[in-house]
Amino acid sequence: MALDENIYKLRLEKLKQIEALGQRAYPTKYEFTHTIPSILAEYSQKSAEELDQSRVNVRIAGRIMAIRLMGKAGFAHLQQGGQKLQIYVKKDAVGEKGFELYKLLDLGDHVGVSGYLFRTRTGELSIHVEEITFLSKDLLPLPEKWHGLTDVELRYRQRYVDLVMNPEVREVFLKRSKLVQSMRRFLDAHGFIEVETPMMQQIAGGAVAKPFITHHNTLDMDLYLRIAPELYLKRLTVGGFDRVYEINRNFRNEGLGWRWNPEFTMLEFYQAYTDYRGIMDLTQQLIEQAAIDVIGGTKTKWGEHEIDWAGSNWRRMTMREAIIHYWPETAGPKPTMQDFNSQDSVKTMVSRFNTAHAHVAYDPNEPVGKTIAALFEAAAEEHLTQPTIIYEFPTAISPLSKQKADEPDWTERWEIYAGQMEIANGFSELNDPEDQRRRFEQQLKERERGDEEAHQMDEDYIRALSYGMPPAGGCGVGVDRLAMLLTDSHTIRDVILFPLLRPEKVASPEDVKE
RNA sequence: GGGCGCGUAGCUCAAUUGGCAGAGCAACUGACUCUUAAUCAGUAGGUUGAAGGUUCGAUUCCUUCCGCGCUCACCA
Repeated sequence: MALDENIYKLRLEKLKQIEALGQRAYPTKYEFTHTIPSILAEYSQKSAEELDQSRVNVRIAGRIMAIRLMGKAGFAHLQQGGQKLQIYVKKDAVGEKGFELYKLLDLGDHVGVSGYLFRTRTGELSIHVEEITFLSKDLLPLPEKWHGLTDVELRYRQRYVDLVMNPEVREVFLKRSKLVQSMRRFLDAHGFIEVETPMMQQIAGGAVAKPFITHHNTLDMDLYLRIAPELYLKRLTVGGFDRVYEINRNFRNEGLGWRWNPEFTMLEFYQAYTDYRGIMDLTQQLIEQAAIDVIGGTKTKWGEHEIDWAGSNWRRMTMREAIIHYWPETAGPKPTMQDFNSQDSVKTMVSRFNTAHAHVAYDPNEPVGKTIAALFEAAAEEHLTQPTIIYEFPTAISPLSKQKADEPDWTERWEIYAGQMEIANGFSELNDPEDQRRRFEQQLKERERGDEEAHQMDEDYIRALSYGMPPAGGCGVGVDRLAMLLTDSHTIRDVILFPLLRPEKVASPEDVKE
């Protein structure tokens, strides 16, 4: 990815010539009367006659995305806010020096122009320029004009160029911004307060994942980048913040893939005096509202499918029901609810499933609940395109959730699936410190068994619960994944501005200049 | 980490069985005062991702490495 030295040097030379014309190479500001989107919005319907009769003077700034010179006149397209407007520059109108400047402009330069609106012979709304002001130089050539930038690696590494060249990429990130806005507005309106909790933690808790490790020099202390804010947010409910949320990054030191980036954004919120069902309803509303705010309706395209986020289209089923419902025909008769009750019958279910479908690993030493969850993912996840709430999760994989009163092996926990992805996870929060201690101890046994991701003991968290945490429900929503679903992006990298890539060999500017 | 695939000019892509490394756009010079993929004439631009090997000869075949993509495993 060497820079083009020749073009760089040539354009530096042009910059000197531009300065010689009395323009500043890097001026500090430009006063404008309109933006390109505002002109297009206001004057797109005006006819040539209307524009002639009452002259509209405008002063705008933009980046040159196309330029055509014809002797003593020329056209260019300026881009601003993802939209383009044509300018017409005539020597008679801008004068000798103005036209000299125009001839020194390159694709990608920023300029300001003032003049009046008119329509060209072909009817295109344009600015008849009377004055050009140079604003900033593009020393490196932009990608070719009609194929644009398609190389996926370059798009991620040089997102700035991607954003200049590809309006649909710009749209995706505008939608992502609307999504986050919508979630904040929704929660604020429901009486939640936004907080920020530590991203560097001494115990990486609140989820099951491998953390990144970092080090603080002065304290000479290893710290983990957080894998979830959960335990801190629940400490805040102990402290009397009955409704809190945080939208921020989590870091998990795991594999990458179309649904996984090592750092990802999660919304987590907790509400006192409600349970998993209350939170389930609230989350469903939040997502439906987000879809409306982002796309103006409830239906989104998802590859070959259409997802309808309207409340009436959501389905709810328990994990056990889902396994039964999506049991592959080739695996023989569907299991029954009783089959989930013993280790032997679960083992039989797994081996029957494996004859027909993807392989579910079976480890007789692991808790039955863990096996059932693996079976669910293998059997059901790929079928869950429309928004679906799967509820009642095994206690073994839910160390922070309250158990069902009548079935202690199962918890009041749910996850939302859509587009074959898990996008949210919520539950009735376990607030019994004695029970929480037992769950952590159970997790420690899993750790000893070799599961590095099992939850660690967190004494301070148990102490916090010992001061009394109100009954509460809580939820985490994967913001990146929701953004993917709402923008029909089939890789998480398309909704993260600067996704993690391996380092590249960068040509330093010194290599280029002299 | 495993498997499959890709890497050629600034960008988008060609190159027959292993036989002189090319085109379009971008760039440069010149002409052109309503063009829009502007047009016309000309010029320049390359360690074919890197290193090694086979060969008279390698963009092409082999090995290793680097980077990217897809996929599987672990995970949200």
